[in-house]
Amino acid sequence: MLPAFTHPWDLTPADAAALQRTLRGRVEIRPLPPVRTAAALDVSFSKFAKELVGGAVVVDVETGDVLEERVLVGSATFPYVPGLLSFREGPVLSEILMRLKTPVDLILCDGQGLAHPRRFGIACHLGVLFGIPSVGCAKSLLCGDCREPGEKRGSSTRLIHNGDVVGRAVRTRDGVKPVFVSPGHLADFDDSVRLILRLASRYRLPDPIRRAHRLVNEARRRFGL
DNA sequence: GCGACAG
DNA sequence: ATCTTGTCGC
Repeated sequence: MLPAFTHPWDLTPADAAALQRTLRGRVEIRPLPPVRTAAALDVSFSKFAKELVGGAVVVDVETGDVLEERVLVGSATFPYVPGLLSFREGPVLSEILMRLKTPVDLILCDGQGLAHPRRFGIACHLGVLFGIPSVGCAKSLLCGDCREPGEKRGSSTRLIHNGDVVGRAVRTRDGVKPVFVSPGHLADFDDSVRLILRLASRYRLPDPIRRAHRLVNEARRRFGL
């Protein structure tokens, strides 16, 4: 029985987790549909103003063109707690996602997906809430262990937590620190890694995420926050 | 009790 | 994440 809600964020954490378990159990992970557009999300935090500046950059995955950009300011109603990032950054990001005009085939998150103590990082959360494929790409580890990937771009190793494979450490550039990729929703490990490598050809982080990062930081400064 | 700990 | 200048290296 799916919970009723008017706004995606009205789902409680338990609802969302139950919903994902249901989906993962009953919905075959079909081949990921063609990903033509991707929305990268990020948040910049103003320490003294106690406000979050969220942003999304929608790109054409094939050409790399920016199709849409959107920023929104929200208050920090929840503290940063490792494992509960969704409840700090989720509200403003979901609000932004609802306001996007461009159809989005993939949500790209700056954080974990499956590689989470409860297997439900922010990438899973947003993907499930919107019913859109999603992938988590984090710069550091929240939980789990892995061996060091080979030094060349494209090499990766499995990320394991409590006996589960929860993601992969992926080298996106020769000799640079790997990123930690994990499925969010409707994408498997190979899908996730393939997408991240496709989007991160020039820098360590996927280009859309870098753009989202710059977008929110510039916006925060423009707003005097 | 101790250490770890996305952004 | 944020607070911050210069600096080491390809």
